[in-house]
Amino acid sequence: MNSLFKALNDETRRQIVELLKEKDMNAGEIAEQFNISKPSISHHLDILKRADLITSEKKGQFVEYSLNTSILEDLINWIITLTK
Amino acid sequence: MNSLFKALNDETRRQIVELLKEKDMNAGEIAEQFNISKPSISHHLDILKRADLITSEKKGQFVEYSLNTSILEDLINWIITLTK
DNA sequence: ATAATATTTAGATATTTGTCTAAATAACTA
DNA sequence: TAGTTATTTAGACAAATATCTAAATATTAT
Repeated sequence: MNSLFKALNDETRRQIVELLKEKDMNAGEIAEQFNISKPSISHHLDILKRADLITSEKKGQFVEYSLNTSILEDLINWIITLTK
Repeated sequence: MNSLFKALNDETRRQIVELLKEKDMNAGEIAEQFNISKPSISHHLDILKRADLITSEKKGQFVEYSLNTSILEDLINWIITLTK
């Protein structure tokens, strides 16, 4: 739960997650959406990946990233237990 | 949304929230539950309060804290939109 | 009024974090 | 094979954060 909250505690990373909700994207395409260097985006992707929020698959010279929504169920459950 | 994620991105603060789920508590009672100084707990309470996750009410020389679950709906909604 | 208790504020410090540039690795192309 | 493109790794640095102690504020009790 710690890595999940940590991953989501950054506006850039939340935006990446929202982008990947729409469609899978490779690292370069993701980086294009931000005024942040590619190494920084790569670092954000690493944090999201460690939190299991995204997965990556090498496709030739590209690395395609996808959103993993299943981990979000844990988060929703944690929150819901607070509300009742 | 930023302050909400920030507030929840700390194990101690998440535990405070879980404590307040069970019952309202004053600052001293909350602090007793942790091996952390009272000023530090006071600081955590301030962050939770700024995020609107808790409310406080002065009762004599004590300050009683309560969980505010309504703000969690925003969070749940944000997460759910990602899953569909 | 004075002392005791509860809480917060102020200021300091070590750690974590987000960012950058430069270099390394990997894969395609001519 | 050499050059180009895509991505990550390494190392540095400034800003943010969690923690502490000491002091300030507020309330109750003697």
